[in-house]
Amino acid sequence: MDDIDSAIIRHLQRDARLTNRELARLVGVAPSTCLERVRSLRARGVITGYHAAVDPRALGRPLQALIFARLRPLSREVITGFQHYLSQQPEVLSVLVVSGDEDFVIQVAVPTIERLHAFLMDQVSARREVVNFRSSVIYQQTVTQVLAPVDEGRRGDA
Amino acid sequence: MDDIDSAIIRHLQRDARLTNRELARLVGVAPSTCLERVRSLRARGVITGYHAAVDPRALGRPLQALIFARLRPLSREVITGFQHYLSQQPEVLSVLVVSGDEDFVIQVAVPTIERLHAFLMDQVSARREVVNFRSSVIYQQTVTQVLAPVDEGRRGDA
DNA sequence: ATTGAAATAACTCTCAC
DNA sequence: GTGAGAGTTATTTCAAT
Repeated sequence: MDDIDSAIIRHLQRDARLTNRELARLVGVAPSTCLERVRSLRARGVITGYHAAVDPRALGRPLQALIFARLRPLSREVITGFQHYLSQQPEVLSVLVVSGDEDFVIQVAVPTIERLHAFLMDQVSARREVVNFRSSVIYQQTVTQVLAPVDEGRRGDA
Repeated sequence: MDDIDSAIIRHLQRDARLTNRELARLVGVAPSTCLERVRSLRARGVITGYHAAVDPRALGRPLQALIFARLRPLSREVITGFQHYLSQQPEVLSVLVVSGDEDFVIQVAVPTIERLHAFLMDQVSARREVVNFRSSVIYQQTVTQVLAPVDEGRRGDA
């Protein structure tokens, strides 16, 4: 992971359809070198895939929300089962298992507030392992497009 | 947005580097038709971009957390300012402005628990507009790779 | 709106340096 | 890490349906 690898990652996060030629030009190496670098990044698991991003609004899901849920008993089986169940629901964008006041944080995208309520009642509240939950409407969302390697400037490994 | 568009979106979300030929074969239309469809989806803003996904662990950020923050005064200026500030921090993956008990939900990726603590103290707690906050370590995360158009089966628009 | 084919253009990959 | 060449593949256009 040197500066060239970092630059490659940075560019491909912004535009995964860059050709090898173009990418090589952007990072300042020969196409053959660039190809080898990208291959290595894939092989090492630094780059995990290339994905088209779609606008939920264009897909009829203009409303997003977070759902915070507490589960009991909090066993591995219950967690795995609930995760698997959620991943099958079309409304669900992401599922986080977290420490703290809640056990699950679920991000959903739905067409209407009625559909959100229906999801909460029929898909969440109906589950026996969910002892309680709350939800928050998402007003705004900004996602960092480009994730950089840790800069060693800010030390935290004292 | 017919079945062909849906299929195109589905495949490109899984692999944005599919060639037009391959994509056409997968969805069962001629390459020329497929090209036209993809162009239209881009032009209409259904597909917003193509991005390489990178593993935060490979970039030296194995630890992720959510930070829940309450801000005061909750004015447009304060919200915008805090959003902008956060988007400049390399630790930040996404920023959500939400309703409910908290105003901001921030997802971060850091190298160590020490760095998380440092971020909370130096970057969050230090801000005057943050009246209080809490954090949750993320144990597991599953993100839905493919977002489908709303299926009209589950009605919510009564 | 979709198709099929043909022409053009561009890329990927390998190898020797 | 580089550069060039050979081979391959894709993109694009156009006439027809």
